[in-house]
Amino acid sequence: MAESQTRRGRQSPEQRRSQLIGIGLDMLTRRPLHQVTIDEVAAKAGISRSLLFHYFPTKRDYYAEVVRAASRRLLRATRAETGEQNTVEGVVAGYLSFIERRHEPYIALFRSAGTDDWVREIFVETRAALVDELLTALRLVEPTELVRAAVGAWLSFAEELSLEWAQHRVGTREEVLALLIGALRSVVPAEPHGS
Amino acid sequence: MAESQTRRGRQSPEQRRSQLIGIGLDMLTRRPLHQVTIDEVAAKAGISRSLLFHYFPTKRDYYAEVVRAASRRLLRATRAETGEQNTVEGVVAGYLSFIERRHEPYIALFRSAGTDDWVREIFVETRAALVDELLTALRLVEPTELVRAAVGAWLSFAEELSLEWAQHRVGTREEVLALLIGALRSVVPAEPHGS
DNA sequence: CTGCCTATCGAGCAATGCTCAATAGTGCGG
DNA sequence: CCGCACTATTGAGCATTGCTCGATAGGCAG
Repeated sequence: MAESQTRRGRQSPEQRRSQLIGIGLDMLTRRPLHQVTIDEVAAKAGISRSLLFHYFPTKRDYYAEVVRAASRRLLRATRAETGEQNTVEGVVAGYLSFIERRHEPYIALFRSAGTDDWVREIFVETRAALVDELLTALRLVEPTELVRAAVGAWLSFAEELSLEWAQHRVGTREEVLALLIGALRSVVPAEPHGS
Repeated sequence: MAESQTRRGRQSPEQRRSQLIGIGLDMLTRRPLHQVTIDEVAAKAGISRSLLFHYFPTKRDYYAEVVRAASRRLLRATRAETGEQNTVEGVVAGYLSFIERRHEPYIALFRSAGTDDWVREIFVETRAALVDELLTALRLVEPTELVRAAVGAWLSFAEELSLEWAQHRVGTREEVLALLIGALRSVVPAEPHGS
């Protein structure tokens, strides 16, 4: 497994970079980022510490790129899941099944959010993108700042409840879905009628 | 300021411990815990690194006690704020004004939640206690697991929205309060009538 | 084949968590 | 008042880890 990531000999910068980021993504799902050492990553890649610093000026920059990559993956996956739906029910159901299937990387990503400001930043960017998806799916154009904030906060609610459900299966899927949709409806202004 | 924490000479273990934890609490409000070094704390206390390890077997243990202390403070403060009220409106309003006044330590505490499992643990304990307060204030005895989970998730929602409001003042206080209460109502079963 | 470009390495530095044996206040029995 | 035990306190030192820098070596252009 460590070997599968290892390719000996001189390589092109792009290969190396993506290999290193790939390793980072892998580690990210196993434990909080800040307790992953450069030595470990280098060892898994079969290179020396120094080389990693040749590609990423600092540990932070490396982590930042890894987290960014994880965030992109996440957004793509959510979009794939909820892409066809554009009713509230569809989007929320998509979100829930997404978390049901992928709650581990999701947890991993958001667990690493608290660590430092530079991660936090990527984290809020990601959430902002998710909020946008939700808002357009809800056909709420030009929402007030308060509505944006409320939807962002609802996302916290949804994350927490969905993860709890995915991990401990408290309640039925339908009940959870009803709670999620009910909360969202109580928080955003009613959608405009008609198409 | 560093001097105010400094007391020279031999001291009783209890004094030292509480002094050190006090310093930790102070640091906690300034930046994420995991980037506070033992050297720094020791310097502020006017003692050597070694002594800190005499009182706390490991850095983690020290941090854990600091976070626990912060958590206790937080719970006491919330209780003080919402103590008299026992309507939904009263509790939620109390919670909101609490965060309005004390959002910095609150942020500090929860920002350090993502770092490691041992902090996470204290964090969930604290949240569980808050959920209990809410449930009794809501006069919901013997809630189902799902209701507990939902209230816990609502707390995430409330945290996020209240902090956003406290920091950027998006919307009026009444609007935010209405959102909070509306969401909570939509999430828990109706309270029993009568007194 | 020669020489340049650069991917790659190894040695070494500084910060930091942590250990351990030694030191120095403090209070108690005489 | 003296000395002794107890322990708060220290300083030196070790291992890990993020990071630097000069040296090496593999591959491509000419």
